[in-house]
Amino acid sequence: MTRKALPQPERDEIRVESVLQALGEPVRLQIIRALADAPEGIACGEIELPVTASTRAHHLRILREAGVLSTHTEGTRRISTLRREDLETLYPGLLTGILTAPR
Amino acid sequence: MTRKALPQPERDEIRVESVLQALGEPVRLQIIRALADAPEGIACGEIELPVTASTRAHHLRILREAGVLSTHTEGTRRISTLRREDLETLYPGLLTGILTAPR
DNA sequence: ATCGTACTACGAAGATCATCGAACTTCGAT
DNA sequence: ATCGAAGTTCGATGATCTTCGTAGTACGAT
Repeated sequence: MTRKALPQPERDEIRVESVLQALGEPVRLQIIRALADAPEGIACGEIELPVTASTRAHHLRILREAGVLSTHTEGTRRISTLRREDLETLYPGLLTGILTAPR
Repeated sequence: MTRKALPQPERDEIRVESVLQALGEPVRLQIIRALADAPEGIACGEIELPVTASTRAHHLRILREAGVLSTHTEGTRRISTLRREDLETLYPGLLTGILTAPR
């Protein structure tokens, strides 16, 4: 089984604007919440979303390129995880603030 | 001198999506940072921004309607303040996370 | 080698958004 | 009562974004 990480920004390349813009979209926020409940990561397809597969891929790419999540391949599947540590270092409290919000 | 508050959402009407969407725009983020440095509030016109007055008004409206800031009139001027307490209660850490970010 | 699965890339369509100028309102000062 | 300053609203324009279907890639299993 092959294992490869997808390109993503280094910690010091992450910009607040991009992160906030990435998080400020309902579908993407849903993805983040799903990821927060699964520290070991989730395959994209396993997240229940009201959009097609291609739209889902689009959102995951935006989140990854913003530096919010990390993705690596495992066979044909792509496992995503929240970049908790990086985000907590850059913007302490931001993630918790969002996740503790009333849904 | 007349003093009147402009309409804004109650604390329990504030939605995370709207807040994040409001914050995820460079000009608006700039406004937030200016407001964070002025606890007593700022008049819109005093904030240095790379946009015209009407665009500025547009952004301030979005921030107010999202529940991020409060605005009241003071004569012909409009003073805005961050809704720190409400935001901290709803999303503890979010604001600090954003404000401590490297610019 | 072929097939199915998981996912991505591309191009198009429609929606939403930022931006502006012009016209208008409101208030304080002359 | 008139003027100027501060700020808003409106309508238009161009940019950006979400969404989708289709076509394609990569991989594991048969």
